[in-house]
Amino acid sequence: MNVGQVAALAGVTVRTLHHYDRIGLLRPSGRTSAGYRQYAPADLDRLHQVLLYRELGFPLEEVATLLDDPAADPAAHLRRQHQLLRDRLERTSAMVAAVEKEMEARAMGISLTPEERFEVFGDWLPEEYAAEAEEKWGGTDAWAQSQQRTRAMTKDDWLRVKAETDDVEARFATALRDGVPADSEPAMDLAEEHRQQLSRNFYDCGPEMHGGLGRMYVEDERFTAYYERIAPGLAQYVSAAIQANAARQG
Amino acid sequence: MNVGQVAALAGVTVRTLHHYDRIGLLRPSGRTSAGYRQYAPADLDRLHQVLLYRELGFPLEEVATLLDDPAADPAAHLRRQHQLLRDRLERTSAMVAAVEKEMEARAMGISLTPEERFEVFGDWLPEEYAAEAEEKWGGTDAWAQSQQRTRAMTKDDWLRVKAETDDVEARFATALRDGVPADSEPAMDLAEEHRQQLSRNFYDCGPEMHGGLGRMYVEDERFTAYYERIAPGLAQYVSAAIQANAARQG
DNA sequence: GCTTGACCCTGACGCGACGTCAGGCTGTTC
DNA sequence: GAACAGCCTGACGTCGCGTCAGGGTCAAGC
Repeated sequence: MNVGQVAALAGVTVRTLHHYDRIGLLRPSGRTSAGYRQYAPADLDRLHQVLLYRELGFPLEEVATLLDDPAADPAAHLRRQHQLLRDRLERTSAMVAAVEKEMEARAMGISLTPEERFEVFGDWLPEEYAAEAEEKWGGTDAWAQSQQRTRAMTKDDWLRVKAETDDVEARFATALRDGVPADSEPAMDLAEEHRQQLSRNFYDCGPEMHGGLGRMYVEDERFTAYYERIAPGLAQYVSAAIQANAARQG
Repeated sequence: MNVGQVAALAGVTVRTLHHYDRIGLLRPSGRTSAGYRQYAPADLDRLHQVLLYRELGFPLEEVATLLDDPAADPAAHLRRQHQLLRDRLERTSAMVAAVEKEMEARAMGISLTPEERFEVFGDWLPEEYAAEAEEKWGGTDAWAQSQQRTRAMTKDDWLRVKAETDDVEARFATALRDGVPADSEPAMDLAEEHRQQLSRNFYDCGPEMHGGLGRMYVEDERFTAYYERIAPGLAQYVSAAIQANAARQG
């Protein structure tokens, strides 16, 4: 099998294979008399490993030492790759969650702290700078302005959306006052309306994601505060209704 | 806020911020009289966006055009980032699944085709090369050799593991023959034993992942064949027992 | 047997996104 | 006022290839 075919199979360029040959990361196990590189099955195995580790962010030199380590059998590589991939999965979910939180915060007109936003970019160094930043900008209206600036619907759109939101929230509050159980059908219907409203106006929000948001309403004090200001106990109530609705759909 | 603080907060180096300044991707909104870069809250917002898009693999120049596009409000960025992150999540899960499949294949002494292995590296170009490769190596013993070579437990270990595996499989076959329902307790216990055996000898296999493997036993013909050779109907039976066991644990 | 066109080779230079000094100013602290 | 951490601007280095340039190879068709 020669370069072009291997390249097509593995989804890399010929140049990449040349490169790997030159740096000794993956030398084809043979050459034709004309000097054409000939790749054997074992070479493909190795290429596969190389691409996996590369995808996982290892520099090529390190990939070489990993793969040339005689103490590491293939099973060890698989285990390591498995672990690394799961780490990555976790990190990506965290980032997804962060973006969803940000979207939800925008929808509710809450603004997150910069620490929170950067939190997801690994290796988080705590306190220290947090305190400092709070001090510098915490109470000022810089945040308020920045928030204004970033809110870029037309004013009419925004007012319409705001009215919709207020409406559902008010009906939630009424239901709570009238003692309608959070897991009753009317409450779940309200939750469903809330979810569809989000989906229409902000971002696509499936029941599962909605459930995550619901949890956040009781776990993050700023979101809690938002609802508690409307009516005491409302955060808990809305969250419960959302959970019930999500369960109903699952 | 000056470079060092921003760098620490965002988890990047000062040099990176210098770079972003020079290429015009992120210019601090002010300078002190001494020439020190001064970053404002809005700059942090932008930095956050930059890092997200960078993480998602965009070249910096493209990030700049994305962020400077006056038609794209912040919500649009969030939606796009959300979508991209979800894509990535999906891709990573696919890779995790591929690695798990490979591990399981090894455990059973089956070897996957190179096409399958590379499949997960996106933008898959079909047929064409698949056929070609089959033709070249399909029936030869090159694969068998490569498989031998890569199997690097000590022989004793391997024999012990093989005996364990055979034992559970035989007991599954007996249960099937005796008409023990796949969702009965003894069958589920066997499934659990199977799971724990995998975890001990090969890789950490939680109930959920085990369920995925079970499905593969009936969906992938080579895995099916492996069990059918032991006893007809065994693939289906084992798969069902695994599902039942997974459900019992969840 | 000869041309054509796809494929292969080896340099060699270029590039993106920084890392890493070097040489020098700033600003706080004791 | 001296020390030391932190900031500045060049400028060169590195990694993982992309992209020509200049030239050999090979299967197909005439």
